[in-house]
Amino acid sequence: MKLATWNVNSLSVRLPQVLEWLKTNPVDVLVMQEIKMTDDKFPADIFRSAGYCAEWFGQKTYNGVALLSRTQASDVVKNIPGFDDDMARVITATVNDVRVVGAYFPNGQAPGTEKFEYKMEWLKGLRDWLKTEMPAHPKLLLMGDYNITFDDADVWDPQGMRDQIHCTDEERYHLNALIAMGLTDSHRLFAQAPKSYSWWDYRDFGFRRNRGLRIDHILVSAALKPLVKSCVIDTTPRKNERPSDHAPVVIDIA
DNA sequence: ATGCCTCAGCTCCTGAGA
Repeated sequence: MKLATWNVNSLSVRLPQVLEWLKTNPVDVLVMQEIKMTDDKFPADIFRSAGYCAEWFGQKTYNGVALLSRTQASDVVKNIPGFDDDMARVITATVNDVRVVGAYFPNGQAPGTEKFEYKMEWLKGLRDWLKTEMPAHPKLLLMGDYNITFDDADVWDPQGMRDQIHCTDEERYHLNALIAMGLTDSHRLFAQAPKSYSWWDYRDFGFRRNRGLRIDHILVSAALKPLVKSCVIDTTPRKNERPSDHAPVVIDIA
């Protein structure tokens, strides 16, 4: 079973690229973030024609998430139960007995801002919910745009970005707390090329110079960990005309 | 350099992203 996550940065703009990518990469599940459209605009019919069922949770201008699957998803949950949020950031569903959580973690802007505080509260809310969701669904993936790096290896300029957004100890505390709950970073289960990133700034030829961050992650539960066959960041779509700033991450599970 | 791109919208500038 192959699953992927991709922050598409506007599904309206990226729809042709998503369809093209799915043709070459016929994954069983694709979770998308930042679809940036209201529910009535979601192109469910087009995905249906491409062979995918869809669940979506949209929002105007910002945020918005969706989950595509070859087979019908069930038990769909939108956002984090128990955590009040007016932003559409999480969509969860069961596909082939696997619980898939697709999430767009808050950006946080900068330490010391209200948005950073919201990011911290959101991360706590996510964890509180997972405390019950994980035991209820032993086979679980938490995948999406985390907007947090694990360590220096995920950062093109660790010195320059020290204590900056995506790289602060506070954010990494919450990321490591997810690991402490029994989740595993599937990317690090395998030998990966050095300087493997999933996001590159549009400005200053970020991609061409490989000035990036690894902030899109696929974490797996203990029951899934031994079944993971590979985890790959696909930089191909970043080479398109008008690309998303993020690349898809793909996991293969036995 | 409170910028550099890109996207959406109360659209020809601004806020937000990361």
